[in-house]
Amino acid sequence: MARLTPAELLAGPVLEVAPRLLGARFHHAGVTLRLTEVEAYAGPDDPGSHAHRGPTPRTRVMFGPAGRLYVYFTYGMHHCANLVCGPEGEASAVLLRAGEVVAGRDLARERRPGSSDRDLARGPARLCRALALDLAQDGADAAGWLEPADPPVPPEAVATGPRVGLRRAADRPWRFWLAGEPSVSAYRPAAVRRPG
DNA sequence: TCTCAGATTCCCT
DNA sequence: GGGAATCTGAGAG
Repeated sequence: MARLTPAELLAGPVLEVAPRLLGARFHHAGVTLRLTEVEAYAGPDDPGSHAHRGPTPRTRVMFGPAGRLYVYFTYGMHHCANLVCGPEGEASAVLLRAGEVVAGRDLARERRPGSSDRDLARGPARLCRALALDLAQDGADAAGWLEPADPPVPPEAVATGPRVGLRRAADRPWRFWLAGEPSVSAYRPAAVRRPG
């Protein structure tokens, strides 16, 4: 099978794109990651997606063309990054949940002092920190930062399961990760908030 | 292993 | 105005 271009990698239904991103390399700000865990978000029809209620100032990037980076800020201190995929207006995206640092490890360590190598990009907010991604990159064209897996990851190496941290539509098995990878984030169901 | 606080943004009422 | 948010790190047991 011929090697895909980044644009081809991100074309098509999000449930096909997400597993294809596993093993791909993502470069930014001097650090290169090999993606080991992603989650699919399928636009307005997906109650778990930020795009569920239509475009807002925050989510407008998701409704744009494939290949853009959607970065959002949450919990007052964390950033998370998604790759927009599929046709423009569909608002489907893939959340980058975890990766293994394969180049620029010293830089990643500086950005995440005290973390073990395994934890450098283990979790969506940690991944953004290691890659120095924040709101300045929201809407940026990420195709140039992406290098498809070569050779592609075989389907039997991909595991699936429910998405993490969602209250709505949490049962959809749209999380994809490389089986046996130590850099995959631990599964944690959505936190239950107690009254008071 | 489990629980909880943290600090900002966005969106709904 | 208020509650929830695609989470993380620290501290207790």
